[in-house]
Amino acid sequence: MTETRSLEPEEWELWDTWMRAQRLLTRELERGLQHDCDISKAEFSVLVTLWQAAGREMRVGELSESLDWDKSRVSHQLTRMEKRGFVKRTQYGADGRRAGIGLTAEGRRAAQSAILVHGGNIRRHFLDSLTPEQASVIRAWSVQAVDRLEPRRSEAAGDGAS
Amino acid sequence: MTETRSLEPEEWELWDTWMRAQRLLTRELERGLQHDCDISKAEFSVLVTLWQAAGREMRVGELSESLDWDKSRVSHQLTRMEKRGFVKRTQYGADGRRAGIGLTAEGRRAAQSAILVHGGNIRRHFLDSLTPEQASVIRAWSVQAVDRLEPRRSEAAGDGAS
DNA sequence: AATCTAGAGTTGACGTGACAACTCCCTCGG
DNA sequence: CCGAGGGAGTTGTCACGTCAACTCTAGATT
Repeated sequence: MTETRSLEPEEWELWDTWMRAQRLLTRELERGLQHDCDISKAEFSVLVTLWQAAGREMRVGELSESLDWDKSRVSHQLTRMEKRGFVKRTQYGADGRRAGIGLTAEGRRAAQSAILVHGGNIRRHFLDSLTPEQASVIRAWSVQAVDRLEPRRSEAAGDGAS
Repeated sequence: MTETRSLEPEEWELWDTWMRAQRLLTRELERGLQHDCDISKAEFSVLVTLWQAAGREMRVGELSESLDWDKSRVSHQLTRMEKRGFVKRTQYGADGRRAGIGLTAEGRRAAQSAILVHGGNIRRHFLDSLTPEQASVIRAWSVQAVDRLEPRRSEAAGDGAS
C-alpha cells in the first residue's frame, strides 16, 4: 500500500493528454453537429442506426443492443426525439403494446444530411490528422480494447472489410 | 459538395471502433471509480486538481482554466461537492465575495485514496494494454491533436514533466 | 384457469454538461 | 460623484446518461 506509487508522472501525462485529446475532438465534432445540423451526438447515433435499418422498424431492444446503450437511455432519447418529430413509436403486434421505432420523413431528411456533414467533419478533424502508421496502430489498439472490454459481440462485429 | 461521399466503410469502421473503445474504457474506469471510491469522474477531476494545489486555495476561474471546463460547470460541480462535504467555498478578500475553493478533510481523504485506486485502474485497463510502440504513437497523436484543437495553453501546459 | 415469473419498455430521480442570463463589485471616463 | 463597462461567480434551463423501481404482457408452472 505505502508504495503503490499510483502512476509515474510520465504515465499520468500520457493518460491526461490522451483524455484531453479525445475530449477536445469529441467536443469539436459535437459542436459541429449542433451548429451545422442542429442535432446532438446522441440524436445522430439514433438517426444513423435507424437509417441503416433502411426503413425497417426496429425494437427498443435492438437499438439498445446495436448502440450499446442502456435500454432506459434509449427510451428517454426516443421520447425526446419523438417530441422533436424525428422518430415515431408504432404498435408492433395487432393487440400488444410492443413498440416499433421508425424514422419520420423529417428524421430521414436529418439523418441523410447529418451523415454527409458529420462524415466530412470526422474526416477533417480525425482521419486527415492521422498518418497511415498512426491509423493502423490506433485501429489495432481499438480492436484489441473493444475485444477485451466487450464480452459479447466477440464475433460478428460487423466490420466486414479487412 | 454533390459527391462528398462522406466516409468509406473502412474509415467509418475505424472511427466507430475507436469511439467504441474509448467509450468502453471510460465507462469501465468510471464504474471502477464509483464502485471502489464512491466518487464520480467529475468529482475525481476536481479533487485531483485541488489536491495538486497542495492546500492552497484555488479560485473558480483557476479551476475552470486548469480543467478546461466552462465556469458554470465548475460552479455547479462545486455546489454538488459542497453538499457532499468534499470542498468548501471560503471568502477571499476581507470584504468582497470572491470565493476561494479548498478541500475539506474528507475531500483530502477521498482524493488521496482515489488517486491511488484510480491510478491502478488506469494502469490495468489502459497502460498495461499498450505496447511501447502503441504508447508512443498514441502519445504523439494526442499531443498533436491537443495542439491543434486547443488554441491557448500552447506552452506552459502545467503538467510539470517534459 | 390462477398465478408466477421473465422479458420488454417506461418512468422518476439525480448527477453531468452546455449555454445564456443574471448579480455583484470594481474600475474607468465623464 | 455617477454611470458605463467588464470580470468573476452564480443561477436557470434544458439535453444527456445511469440506476433503480415500476408496468404490462406472455409464456411457464401447477
